[in-house]
Amino acid sequence: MHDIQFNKAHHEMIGYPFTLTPPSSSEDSPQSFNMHSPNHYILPQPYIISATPQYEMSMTSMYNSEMKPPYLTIVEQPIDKFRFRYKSEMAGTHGSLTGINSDKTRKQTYPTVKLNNFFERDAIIRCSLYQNGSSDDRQPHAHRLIMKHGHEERDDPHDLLVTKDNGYEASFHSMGIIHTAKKHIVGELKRKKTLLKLEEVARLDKIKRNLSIKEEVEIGTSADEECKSINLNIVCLRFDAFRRENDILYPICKPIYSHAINNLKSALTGELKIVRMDHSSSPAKGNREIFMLVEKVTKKNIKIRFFELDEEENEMWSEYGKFNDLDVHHQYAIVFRTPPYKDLNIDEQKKVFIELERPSDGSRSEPREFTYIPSSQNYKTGMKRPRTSMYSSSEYSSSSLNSAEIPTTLEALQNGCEVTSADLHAALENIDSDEFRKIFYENYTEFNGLQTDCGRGLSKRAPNTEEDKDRIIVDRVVEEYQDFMKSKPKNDQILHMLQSLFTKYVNDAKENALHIVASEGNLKMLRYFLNIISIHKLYTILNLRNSNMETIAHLALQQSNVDVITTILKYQCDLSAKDINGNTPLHVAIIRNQSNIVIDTLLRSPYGTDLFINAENNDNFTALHMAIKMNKVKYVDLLYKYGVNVNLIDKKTGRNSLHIAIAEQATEIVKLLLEKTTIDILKEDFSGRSPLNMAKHLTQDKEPERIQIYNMIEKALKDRGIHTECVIKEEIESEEEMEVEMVECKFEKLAIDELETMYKNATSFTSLCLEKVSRILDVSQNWLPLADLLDLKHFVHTNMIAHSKSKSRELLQIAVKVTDLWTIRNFLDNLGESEAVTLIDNMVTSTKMET
DNA sequence: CGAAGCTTCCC
DNA sequence: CGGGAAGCTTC
Repeated sequence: MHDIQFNKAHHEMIGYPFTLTPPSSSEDSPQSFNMHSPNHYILPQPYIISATPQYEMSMTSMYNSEMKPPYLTIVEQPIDKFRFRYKSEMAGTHGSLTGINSDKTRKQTYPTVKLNNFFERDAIIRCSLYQNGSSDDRQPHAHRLIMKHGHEERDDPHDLLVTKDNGYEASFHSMGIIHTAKKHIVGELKRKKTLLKLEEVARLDKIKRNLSIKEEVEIGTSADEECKSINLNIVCLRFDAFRRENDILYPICKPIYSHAINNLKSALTGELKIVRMDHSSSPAKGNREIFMLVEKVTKKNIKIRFFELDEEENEMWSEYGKFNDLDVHHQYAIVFRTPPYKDLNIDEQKKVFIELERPSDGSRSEPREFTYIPSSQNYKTGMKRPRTSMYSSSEYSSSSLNSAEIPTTLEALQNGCEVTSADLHAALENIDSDEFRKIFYENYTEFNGLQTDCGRGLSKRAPNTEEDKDRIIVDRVVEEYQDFMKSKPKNDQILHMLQSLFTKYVNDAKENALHIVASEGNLKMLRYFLNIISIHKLYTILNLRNSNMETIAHLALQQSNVDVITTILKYQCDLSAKDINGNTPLHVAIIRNQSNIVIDTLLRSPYGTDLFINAENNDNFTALHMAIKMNKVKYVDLLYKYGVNVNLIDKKTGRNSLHIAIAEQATEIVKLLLEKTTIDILKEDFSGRSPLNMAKHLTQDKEPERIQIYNMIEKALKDRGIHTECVIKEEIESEEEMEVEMVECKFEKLAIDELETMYKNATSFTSLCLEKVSRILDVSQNWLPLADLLDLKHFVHTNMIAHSKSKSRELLQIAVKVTDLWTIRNFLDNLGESEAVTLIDNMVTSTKMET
């Protein structure tokens, strides 16, 4: 079946019609020779831009001038990533080259082409492996495109016969790509070029002949040249259509090429993938260091791209992460710094994406979600803070001190008196220094119009402790409020006064009187303040933040007095408020290990839990994630009862709550998640591992606890009726269980689709089966109509069949070469040869079992 | 010599 | 059968 091909010169001479290659048609197009499925798609009209006289001449004998010339289209492209295997690896059967629309679990497809506008009886469609490129004179590739025919494997080119019956469509099954070793590249190129040259000269001379020395030398030098530039990690398929005359193949039309097929195993063309990150968020100003694990990359050929999409999915912004060659560790990890967001003064979190990009071919990884976080002074607090005090936030320096902002009081100090920057610097470095305190308090009191001798016996001396300072603030608020009320103010004056009291008097941590009593757990004062706020309905004060962005709810949940906590929770605090770490009060409660009653109170919010129960903190953990990491079953149960979403993933690793529970070996939580919730047991994390897979992996140390976890998951899968045959087969290693699976398979009535898939792996008869089927057909004489159906009637009259003892056997042997077993099987079915069909079915399914 | 690339091997 | 990795070679 080795036929010849034309080279560039001939190519130009014939002048092929321009061919259109429409996008590969939809999934429902027929993918193989199948008599029973009609063709649904609409043929594109060829668009002829040139037709040389010679071409016209050769065609007029076949077509009248009205007819359009034939052309090839790709019905199904091959997959674009495939592992090229070395010869030494071909011992077992590995995956075959499937179609781009192939679905692992459902229907397999294969590279398929169609010869259009062709009305003769048959043609030969050839598939061979070529170097990828854009020019019209592409050269054969040094790798081998092999096709499995039973146990033997054949090299390309692969020629299939197409006829009216199969819609002039050829589908190439069971192909693999063998990676030719470096040292054999030249030899392989020469071999292929020689075969093509032989075909070419035969076509020109109309007779086969050997190559001249000159021709051989030319092949040798071009092969030597090419091996220097050949890309061993990218190939493509070339399809030709031929008409056979006197055992010489003549092209019917211009060949077409598939898109590129990349070697999945190579760092140059392999799939880019972010496997894990230690953070999935960054301050808006960027420069956060992130450790990222990736699939194999080349350090000189990789970038980390950040981008943002608007609602219509248009890219609004993009920027690259910062790193150099030395930050790429062994091709599998990158340590980089985040770029600044386009707007440094965002007042809310921004969802963006992060992905890998390979400059050499422009390919990109699947993007992962990433969050930019506003700096705390820009955070939306739900209310505008009145700027009645002497210092306004606009004066805050944007110094390099990030979270530890310069306290407002210090700022005032700097503005209000003569302090050298060196003094200030020293003060900042040693905020506890006595000298600093002295300077601070002298100015502080003066600034706020307070008399140092007022208050509670702190007169004349600077307060020594934080508590002293806090005391002053609380007392001032109480005093000023009471004094003010004596003056019988109007309502709006009171509101203004209160606002002022709770924003003007703050300590180093920007904590107002309410913050102070809440964190102290001073129930009496807390009730007093809350009562005032409640009477005047000034609820915004409840949500004021300190310098850590904490509200009173955050502060309350950090300490242990349950009465304080429940008192605060009775008021309408904003429970979705996030502190500087992105934690909501719920996060804080869980981290601080509050009692179940506290958590329950928190979740029983009259406004519902929607706004905060699933909120993520800056480490991209939800409250549920935290609860699981702390192995608190009770918390998980409570969160579940209040409607938490168990399927939210940790954006750094892609793990859902079950993954996390398994990793923490939190058996009880695993049990709860499996029994009560709709947790996704098969969800794959960024490294492609499902909880099931993860649990299985961890059982290898034979620890009973882990085995128990695995068993629970397995049972849950069965209970849910998920028959993920492939998954389960992978997971189960024990021999007996494997056998059970097999037996079940055998007794199962195979669906026709599944049967067809199995047929694709079988390409020839076993001798036993061939013998039996032949005998049946010899008796029934049905081999004759079979030959008719297969369009092989002409073979019947050849000597080979006419003089054979078993005509059926000869026919079947030819048939299996020009078409496939599945077609033959279906024709036999049509002819009512059920016994023969069963025999072939059994042969195909049992071969499958053996492998 | 170490890192990356190439080939073989293994479950 | 897909994935991982060991053991060579090359730079």
